[in-house]
Amino acid sequence: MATVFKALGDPVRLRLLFLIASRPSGEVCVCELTPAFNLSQPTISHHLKLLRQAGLVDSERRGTWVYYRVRPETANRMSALLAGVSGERTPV
Amino acid sequence: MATVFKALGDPVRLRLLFLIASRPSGEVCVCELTPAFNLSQPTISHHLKLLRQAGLVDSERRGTWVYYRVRPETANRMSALLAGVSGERTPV
DNA sequence: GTCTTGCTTCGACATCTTTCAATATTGGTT
DNA sequence: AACCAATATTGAAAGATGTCGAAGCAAGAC
Repeated sequence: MATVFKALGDPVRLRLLFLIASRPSGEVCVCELTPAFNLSQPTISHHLKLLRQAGLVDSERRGTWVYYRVRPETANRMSALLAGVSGERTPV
Repeated sequence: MATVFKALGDPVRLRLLFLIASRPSGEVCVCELTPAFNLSQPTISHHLKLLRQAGLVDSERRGTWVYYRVRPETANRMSALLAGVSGERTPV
């Protein structure tokens, strides 16, 4: 559980997650994610791996490209968890 | 924003937050938190500081004791954020 | 087969985190 | 004042993390 939050606790990974989540298609090719950062491609790959290990995203290879998508269950579970911490007094 | 998630990304701090949140009174004395862990007092103090700096908790000194309480705004903001990532299909 | 492109893994290094013991601070007590 | 109990801060050691370049793996093109 701390693993998931730890995965979220990095600006690059947060941006990656938002980029992936913001797509109407629900998925993004790594080839689109990499140029969005001033970081080497191995670094992006590493961050994506952490997001994947945390259960926040999923990846699928199609031909030469790899596509990432959000796993809503995990995001929802964490969201509910935080809502619980806030005391159930303040409905969103 | 990543700071808040980073603060949540540690098992000790997560437990601390849940301990504080689980109190009906809404607040807990540090003197009750410290013995709940197999860690030194300075370590707990340090973790509480990070939670405070992340805006997740608030502290108030009353006499010799310091009491911590959850700041629901922050927890709610993060909760909503994650709900958004999960695709906006699941209103809380 | 070889080449090229897209992505991942490996190895290394610098930086940040976690933890503790020691010390400082704050407030109550005597 | 001097003293004690509850937290906080400091300084240092061990470990984890972010980053890169180099090397490795797939899959399509030639």
